[in-house]
Amino acid sequence: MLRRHSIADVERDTGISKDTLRVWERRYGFPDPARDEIGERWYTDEQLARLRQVRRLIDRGWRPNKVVPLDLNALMALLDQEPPPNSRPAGQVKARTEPEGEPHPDVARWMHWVHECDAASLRQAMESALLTDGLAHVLREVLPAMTRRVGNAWLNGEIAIHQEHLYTETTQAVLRQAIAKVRQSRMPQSPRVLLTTVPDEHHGLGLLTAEALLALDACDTVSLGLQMPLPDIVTAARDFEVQVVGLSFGGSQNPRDVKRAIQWLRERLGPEQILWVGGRLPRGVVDDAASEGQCALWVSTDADDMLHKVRTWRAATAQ
Amino acid sequence: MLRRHSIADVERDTGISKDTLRVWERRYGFPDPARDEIGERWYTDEQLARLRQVRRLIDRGWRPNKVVPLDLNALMALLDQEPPPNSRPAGQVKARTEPEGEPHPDVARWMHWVHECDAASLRQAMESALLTDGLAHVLREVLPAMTRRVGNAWLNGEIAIHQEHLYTETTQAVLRQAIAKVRQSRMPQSPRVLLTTVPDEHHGLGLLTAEALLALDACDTVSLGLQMPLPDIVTAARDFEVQVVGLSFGGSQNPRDVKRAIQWLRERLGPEQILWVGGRLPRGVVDDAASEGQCALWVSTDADDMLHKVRTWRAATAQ
DNA sequence: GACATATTTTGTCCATGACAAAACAGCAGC
DNA sequence: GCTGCTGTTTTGTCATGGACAAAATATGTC
Repeated sequence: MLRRHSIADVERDTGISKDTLRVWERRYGFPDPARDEIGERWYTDEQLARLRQVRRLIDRGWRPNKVVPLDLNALMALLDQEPPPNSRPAGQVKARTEPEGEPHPDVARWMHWVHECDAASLRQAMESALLTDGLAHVLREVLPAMTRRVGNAWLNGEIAIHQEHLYTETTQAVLRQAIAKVRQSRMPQSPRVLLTTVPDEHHGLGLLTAEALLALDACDTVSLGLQMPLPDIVTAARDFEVQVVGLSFGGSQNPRDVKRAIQWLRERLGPEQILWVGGRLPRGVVDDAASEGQCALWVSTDADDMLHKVRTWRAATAQ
Repeated sequence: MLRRHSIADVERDTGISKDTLRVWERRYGFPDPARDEIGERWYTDEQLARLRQVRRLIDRGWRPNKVVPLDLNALMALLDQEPPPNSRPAGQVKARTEPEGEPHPDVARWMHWVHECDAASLRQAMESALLTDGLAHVLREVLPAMTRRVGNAWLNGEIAIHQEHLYTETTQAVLRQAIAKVRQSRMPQSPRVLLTTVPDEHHGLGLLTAEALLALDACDTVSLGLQMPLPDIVTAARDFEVQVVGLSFGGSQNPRDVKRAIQWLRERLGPEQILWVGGRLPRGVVDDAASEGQCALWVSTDADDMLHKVRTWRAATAQ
């Protein structure tokens, strides 16, 4: 391989902004890229790899201070060692090291095909699970665990990006097929739900899971896919005449931005509308948001809670 | 509305980088944002709207020089007036003002439901077209025209972003369902194709269209979805043991990057593999690429050519 | 232990200068 | 006409070094 990477390349590959890269160089002496004749930075493969590990550790709660100056071996050692150094969580992103603990036999079976890069077998395994255990069971028990498992496997370097994409793509195909089959006429007292995500969100499986669950429960859903600009969400909620706006978060978001987006939307959605957020939310983005004259806010991080919310809504509107 | 926007907001909303925004201010005197007490820029809603129009015109081939200093009325006038000022195309992105010319009655029908924000009717219209005319006909004649129409409608401000997303999402659902139905066992002499896109590509319908066409023709496809980093495409081509790597381009890419990506991949894919590019390619990215010892390059911008390529491959390998 | 306050860390922003790649304009020739 | 070659202008990105607010940590008090 052995290539040189411009600062724009590094920004794209690591998600660390150019400004931050330059300021780290100034403060910590790393990265320390070579310069060409006009003084532009050229990073080596090794520096890029090191920056990727640094990024992972920072995402887990380490401070740049502590990890940027470390060499690759030290970084790997820290990645293996479970505990993040954070003494007090202080409202930080939910700890990334999930419990795991072999939750479902299907997860292991599916992971096998992901490792093998066998798309057809993976799809067949998913479809047979759907037939054996039913869509609801797969959506509640298997899929969330599997998605977490795949995410962690990618963070640990156990699988490559293309294997993660394989999982996402296959799941999407299977879920969409299931949704089409299960779609039924709307129950008389069911909310009409608009489903989408904020910009910068790349994770689409949560949205699809929600759509499938709502379809199972005979709700009317309109999915607009990923990455809807906030003002357009408000407009869309009006144009599609929905009672509920559902947002899915994949966990790769800046907590500050998430909080701000939710706040922004609550201020502009109609008071008779409901904002429903789900997925992997950072802690503390929702509890303190009890402001005046805003639309209601629902938070559901699992399937059972979702369905419960729908039932409550039905009971309330039936009166 | 009446809000103030930071430079980061403007970058996100317009796609114009912070550096560029600052340099435009220096060179053309616009945008001319207010400053707070520490000297940071705060853009008005009006400036943001103006920048959005500027961005559209630049995407159509105007130079910043000519359009950045214009006021909102002048910009709107230019947007209506069809001709881009480009005397000689000079290898620029394929002219955005497509012929149009009422290509298919379905397009008009579907556009009606897009305008109406009626997801269910749009889906039904698509499904009935599939049953009436067959998947192949829809893929060849209707979908490309419709996608162009929707893209232009968005550029012209005729529809909002959420309506464009509605079309994309509905088409995706319908196509995925069709693919699942039509998938059959691979023909003895058929290429195994890996389908994906380069990073920064947001347009996924081209990929799905290709997958459907290949499935119709009894090829074995592995789709990895959007945005695969280039090195991983090479690894994936090896791990999935494919003969062909198919890339779809949506036309929103920088021609230079497209050219570079294709070149980069050709240099690293095996000589026995084939790189197949399709979609809305900028001119001049492929014809001059006849280098030595690289993998073969196929270019197909329409469905008929795609199928022709598959047949040729079959004939060649049958020998 | 919980809470308020001081201190450090950290990312983003600013101004200005520079330069290469891209786009354009002008001009020769078939 | 249109092509291909040249020089000039335009344009986006990168560099430097300083500054500041928000977030995170440390410290002190009850």
